[in-house]
Parts: sequence; structure tokens; C-alpha cells
Amino acid sequence: MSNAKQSEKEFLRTYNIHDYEVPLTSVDLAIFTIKDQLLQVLLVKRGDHPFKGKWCLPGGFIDIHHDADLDAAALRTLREKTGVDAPYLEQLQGFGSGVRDPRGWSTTFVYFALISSDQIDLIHGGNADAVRWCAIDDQNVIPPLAFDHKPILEVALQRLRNKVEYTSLPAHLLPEEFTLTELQQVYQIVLGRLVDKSAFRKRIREGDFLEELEGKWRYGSNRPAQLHRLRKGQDTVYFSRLMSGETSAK
Amino acid sequence: MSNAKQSEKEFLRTYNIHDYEVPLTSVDLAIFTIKDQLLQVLLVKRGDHPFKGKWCLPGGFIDIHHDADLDAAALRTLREKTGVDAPYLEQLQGFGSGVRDPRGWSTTFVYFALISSDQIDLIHGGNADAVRWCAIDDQNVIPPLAFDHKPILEVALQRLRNKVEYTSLPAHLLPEEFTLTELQQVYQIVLGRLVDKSAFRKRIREGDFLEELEGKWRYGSNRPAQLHRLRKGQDTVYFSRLMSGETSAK
DNA sequence: CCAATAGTGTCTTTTAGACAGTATCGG
DNA sequence: CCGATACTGTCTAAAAGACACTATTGG
Repeated sequence: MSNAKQSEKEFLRTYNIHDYEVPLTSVDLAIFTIKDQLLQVLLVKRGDHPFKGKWCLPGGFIDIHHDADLDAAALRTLREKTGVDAPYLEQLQGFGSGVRDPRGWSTTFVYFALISSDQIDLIHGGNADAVRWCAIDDQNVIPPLAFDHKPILEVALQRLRNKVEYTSLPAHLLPEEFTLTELQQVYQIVLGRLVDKSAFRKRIREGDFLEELEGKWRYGSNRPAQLHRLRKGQDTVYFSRLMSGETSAK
Repeated sequence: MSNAKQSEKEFLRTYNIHDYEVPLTSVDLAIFTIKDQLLQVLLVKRGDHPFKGKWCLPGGFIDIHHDADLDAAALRTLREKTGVDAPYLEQLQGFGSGVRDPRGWSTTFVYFALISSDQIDLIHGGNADAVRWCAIDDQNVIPPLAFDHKPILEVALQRLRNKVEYTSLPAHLLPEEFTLTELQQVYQIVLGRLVDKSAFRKRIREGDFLEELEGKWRYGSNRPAQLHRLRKGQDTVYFSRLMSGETSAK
């Protein structure tokens, strides 16, 4: 045993990573929010080659001296681009090929993040016009993207829409405090269809992932609406069925 | 425009990947099958450092000269370890950190594959005892695994069990031709609970992803059972609800 | 005829879908 | 009082769950 350990030590002493050709490795983010009643994704303009001047998803290479792991690299990138610290962040998928980056064989770990548009301050980046929100309504307003970021964005959107059907995820797109009607609107925006109010509220109630903020109300020229928030430390809830279908109800 | 192109060309001419420190990149596979009425995962014994002699999930480094993309690298690895060519293969997730491999910062793209145990010939590897099926029943029979492969396997299992709840995936764990009862047993084995026969069959019928093999039957000392197979070119079907719950029915 | 498993039907309970009805604000 | 939106209740149709029943083989 001590012999094997010794042998392994010797192996590691002489091992040199630079003897092998390895791909480039980066982390990219699909950051979504709801703004102006639309689902929007964050894009940045590339300041360097390759694809200088083109829009793309925010991302960067892994810094092996400072990033402890992939999640840390994603969080760092998110902080650098948006100033936001602890939103909903989940790894989507990896992409990699010999042709997606002109610099050579490259891989990227794509994360998707959900944040509320009120926490975020896009000026943060330094050069203000190099970062923008881009609405996802009719697809053609999305500019051409660098690398393979267009198909990556498609996959991210698909995953988001899919998860919205059966999870409590959309709550992360809203500010900390919100009304049930606001939450319902988020579901409707992402899904692109109307949802029955009664069924929606039953579902949310049974999921039991929100708490009422006693005595806190959203006022207007109508009956006040109860404010809610996600329960502290609440994990994402998975419903056993899909979101109920379209309805004639407004 | 031609100016920008020129500038990009110049950039690429002088770009040298070896000026940067990048992580190691590999592909690992969680290959599942049903054997002896149990869910089993394929393990290989490491023949080299690090972790020489320890069991782990099959995998290997990306070969940037021969692998076109990640999927190709995964398929190649699968073929090398099992001789199987075209099973169900899907990317699970990426893992990466500075500590998971003693050789340095490393990342791995984990795929999971479903194959039928009858297509596969483990002798293929060359050194026969260095590869084995390991049953997933009570967890403690799984040996300690190299790297972070134990938690990776946990994630793969969780994903598999989860997907079985609402997709047609388990059909890939069976040979090409099978009876509905055999398919039901696969669901039961993976889920670890019984499923109602009537509800199960209704579900499968409505999913409409199988075809009856006319005139082909499984015989025994009882009523013969109709053989089925997956429709050609059939994608995975997603049910709108979870698999129906436990029942007292045998 | 019997044991065994395949496959179908039926009844009951639960849930979704549609929509009406009531509540409470500002003006 | 009115318009607007929050919130709740009710009825009906559809689906799930439990389980019994029939069908067809070998021995």
C-alpha cells in the first residue's frame, strides 16, 4: 500500500500537463430576467478577438488559480458582468468541438441564471454600451451571436420553458416580494400562453414554497394584493403535473 | 469589414494556447443496463496512475485530433469499453474543480448511456477482469471509486430515476424486442416500487412510441405475450404526468 | 382441469378546467 | 356608486387508482 502510494507520488512528480494537447475551457452564462413584461437575456459585446464587436453570452475562461470549481467560475463571471451575487444559478450543459472557436478545440460549460431586473445595474461593466438586455419575443430581434452562442441560447430557452412547466423556478425572476398575480404573469410570459387563475393558485398553494408577508400588501385602485416571498432556504419545487393549459380567462 | 477580418487573422496567427494554463478535459460515462433483474452500472479498474487499481466510471481524455466534438468523444469511449455502437447516449452534466484529480485542475463531461445487456461483450477490453457490471441494489456493494466518481454516479442515478418517472427512456435498457410486462418490470426495477399494470399500459398506449410485432409472441406456460419494439426513429416521449404510484397489485 | 401470466373492463375517487361570484380598494 | 383587480367557490368533465375479470397457454 505504501508502495502504491510511493509509486503514485513518483508518477505525479514527473507528470507534466503541457506534454498533452488539451482544449480551451470556458464558462458561459445565459442570464434571464423579466423586464417590460418580456423575457430578456443578457448579451455583451466582445471587445477582443475573435469575433471582436459581435454580441455573445457573457463568459470567460476558467482561472485555474482562482476558481475552486465550475460553479465558482460561473459565479465569478456573473458577478463581473452584472454585480449580482446570489441568484438562481444552474449548470445547463457542456458544449465542445474543434470548430466552435477559431483558436482551437474548445469546450464551454453553460450555466443559466435567473435574476430580478431590479437588483441589477448594467453600468457596472465599465464600458456601459457593451452590455444590454435583449428581449425574447419574436426571435428575429436577437442579433447574430459569436461562436455557437445562438444554438446554445436556444437550448437554454428550451430548458427554461420546459422547467417553468413543472417547477417553482419563475419565482427567481421576480424581486424578493411579489403578488400571486405577478407570479402568474411571469409564468404566462415565459410560457407564452394564459393560465387559469384558480388552478394556478391551487398549484402554488399545494407546492407550499411561498410564505405570505403578513400585513404587507400591494395597493392600487382595487382590492389590495397580498405580498409573498420564497420561503427561506426553499429548494426548487417540482410539481407532479405540467402547468394547466390555456384558458379563456383573462 | 475586410479590415476587421484582417485584424482577426493577425490575432489568430500570433495566438498560442500554450501561453495559458488550462484544465485537463475528459469524458466519463455512466453506462446502465438491466441484468439479473437489477439495475447495473459499468465500472473499469484503472490500470495507470493516478488511482491505479481503483474502480471508476469508464472515460478518457478528449483527443483533439480525432474527436470532432464532445458527443463523438463519448461515443468513442463507449465503443472502446463495450464494443456497443449506437445506444441511448445523453450528456448528464459537467464537473470540474482544482481538487478532483491530483494531476491538476480538471473537468469532465459526464454522459449517461442505456444499453441492453445482451448486445454487450465485456471481454472486449483486452484484460477481461478489469471491467465489470456492478449492481445498484443496496448501495454498499458499490466499491469506493476513483476521483469524484462516486458523487457523479449518484447524480447520474438520480437523473435516471427522475427521467424514468416521466419518459419512455427505460425501453433502451431492453433488447430490441420485448413484452409490455418486461418493460413494466424495468420501470419497477429502476423506480424501486411497483406500478399498476392497467395504468401502466394505458400510459404506454397513449405515449404511442411502441409498435406491436405482428405474429411475434413470447411463449411460456401461460397466455403468450405480444412482442413490441420502439418505433423506428422515435424520439424519447415525455409524459405529462409522473408514473402512477405504488399499488397493492402484483 | 389447474397454475400462471397476458390483457381488458369497471367502479370510485381525485383532479383539472371553466367560470361565476364575492371582496376591497381608489376615485 | 363604479371600475378594477384580488381572491374564493362551484359545477362538470376527465383522469387516475384500485382491483376484478376474462383469455390463452403448457402440463
